[in-house]
Amino acid sequence: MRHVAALAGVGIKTVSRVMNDEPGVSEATRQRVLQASRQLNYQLDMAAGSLRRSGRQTLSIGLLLPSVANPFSSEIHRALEDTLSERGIAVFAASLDDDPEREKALVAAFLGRRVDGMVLTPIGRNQAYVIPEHSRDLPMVFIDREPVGIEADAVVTDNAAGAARAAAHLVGHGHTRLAYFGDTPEIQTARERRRGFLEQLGQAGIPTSTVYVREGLRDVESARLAALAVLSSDEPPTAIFSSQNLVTFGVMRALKELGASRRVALVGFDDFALSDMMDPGITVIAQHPERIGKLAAERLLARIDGDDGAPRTYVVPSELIVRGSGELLPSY
Amino acid sequence: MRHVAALAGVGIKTVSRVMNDEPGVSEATRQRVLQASRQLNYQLDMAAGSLRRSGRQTLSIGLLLPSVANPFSSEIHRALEDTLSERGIAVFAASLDDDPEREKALVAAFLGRRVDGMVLTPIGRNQAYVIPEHSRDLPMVFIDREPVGIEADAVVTDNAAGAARAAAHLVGHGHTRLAYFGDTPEIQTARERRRGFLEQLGQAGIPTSTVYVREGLRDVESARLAALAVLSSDEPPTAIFSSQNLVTFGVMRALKELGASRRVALVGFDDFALSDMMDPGITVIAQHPERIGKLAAERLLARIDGDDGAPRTYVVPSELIVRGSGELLPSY
DNA sequence: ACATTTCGTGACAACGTTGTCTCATCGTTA
DNA sequence: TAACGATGAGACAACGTTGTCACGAAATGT
Repeated sequence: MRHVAALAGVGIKTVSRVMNDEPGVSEATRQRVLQASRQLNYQLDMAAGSLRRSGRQTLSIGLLLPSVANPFSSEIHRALEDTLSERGIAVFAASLDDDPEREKALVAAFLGRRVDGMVLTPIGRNQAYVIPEHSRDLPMVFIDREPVGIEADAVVTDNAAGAARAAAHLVGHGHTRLAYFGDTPEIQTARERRRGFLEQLGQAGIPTSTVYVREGLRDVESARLAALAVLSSDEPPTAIFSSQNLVTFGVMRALKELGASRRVALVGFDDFALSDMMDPGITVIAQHPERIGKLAAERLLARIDGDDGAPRTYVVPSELIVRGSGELLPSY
Repeated sequence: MRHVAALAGVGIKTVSRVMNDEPGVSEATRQRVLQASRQLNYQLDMAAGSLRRSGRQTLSIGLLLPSVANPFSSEIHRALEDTLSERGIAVFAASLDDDPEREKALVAAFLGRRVDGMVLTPIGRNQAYVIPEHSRDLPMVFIDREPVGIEADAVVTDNAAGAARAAAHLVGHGHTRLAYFGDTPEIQTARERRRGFLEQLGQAGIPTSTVYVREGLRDVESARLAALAVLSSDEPPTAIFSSQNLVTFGVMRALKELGASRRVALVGFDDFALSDMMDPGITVIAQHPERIGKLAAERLLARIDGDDGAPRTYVVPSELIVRGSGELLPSY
């Protein structure tokens, strides 16, 4: 900036005024400054600015996702970006990989960069460790899962209700022998989905004890093996609900291997690309990552702008998408 | 920091020393400072630090992608993050949406945040506008496409060679009536793929004029319609090469609608999830986004560390993955 | 015993900005 | 003509750090 000032033959503060479009600069001076700044290819240093400026906004926020490469996460990321970029806010994105240590380290890294706020997917059992930051007035919005041990805004899918819809759908097509394949119950969303599914079956008069429940499935392969085992048993289920993308893929593979794709009904939680190109198309409970991301961004902006209402959890409804696999009738 | 110093009853510089693990502080003082900093929940302000520090590293870089939600992009993103996070470098990610204006605006936004370097997917016809920044010594690595009008490192896939491999594969299975379905030739990668495909056919003795070439396909629907039209013509091709993910999806849909999935061979550029679950599995030329991301990160780090060798383009080889659709024999 | 080195520590300026204040100039009004 | 407000511009301090230097005390060497 000093250089620009020197070149334009004005004071440093005048350059600041021009760069920030502040009033009180004559058009002639203004042009001279702009000319000089272009010539020197000068650009304001935001960091230095926000250092001095009161309020100290850095116009950047931190985003913590299970993985930036995960399609569900990256759609949330995209929606957040779209909403925030309108305000000129840049997004630091990072992947957690289910590692609570990483979670803490990344929170610290973002804090050190003085982000204006954070959006995070909690993974540790307890998020109380961020209380100091949170009460220090750093806006935070949790997504996908509600935080434990801390009062903060959260944006989540109606996991239980969505799973219940899947249950009702399958029962409505006459199924009475059902199976639940799920992720580890360590994860809040997985617990909710199981609960919603089983409770709805209970209400439909299907004893929970007759439902085959298999949990702890974290990837395609484990889900595939689990499904193969159950489907080859004496009394295999006529319908399966899988609580998550990768689990759904595993079950699909098992069904295909056994040639049972058209015999055993399947409803998966989470939509995915090409689901309609499968044979049959896969019926799913779709989440709406765009809406989650957008809502999270809006809440974060509101908090940044000073909204200090009581923290709330916002629920984004899921949606049943009928494609064929969930409408197969029971065959014994 | 002043507060911590006051609480610990030491000078401000001593706190700085402790926070930065600098030597020359007695263990007793050190403990007092740590205690005080914990009590006040204090965290170093990186921005202020790098303001003073010579060299001015901010430990953050900018990443410009077509879209953070695009699976190919987000895998690159992930690989970059993994390599950079080892050095404590945070990543600003942003989506371009094929908009050259956005590209410029985002570059400016990152510059204002004084990133240590940038990784970008060029979209404008010409990247000369970043020359001032680049020569200002800001490390830059281009990915996916080579930059035009500027000398800089680039990491790309062997588009032409990959497409040629697809051509050779189809010809090797006896096809002589082929079609090329591609994205707009505005895009460098699309041009390269077309060139590689056609040149290889030429070398195999198939006159280029007999190859049906359809370009300008930007989404699933336009590709589907184009494929439907060609496949319903008098002399439909017996094999199709699609130059990109979305185009491949469109062709797949058309083939399925016409019940021709097992009759017309298909090789797509770009791998995708569940490609092996299709019927038949889709043979593809797979790119390696993880390797592109990793290599780009390594090049960027090298540049940040002062490597001033001549800019180079690094080519990451693609790979033919055989799954069935590309091995169908011609049927007339 | 004194000179010299080492160690722990703090004062101070500077990094690139911006908020506050002051000042000179000029045109207007009583 | 004197007083005044408006306008354009710069001097200066401060933001939270860290590099440089200086200083006193203890440890070491002669």
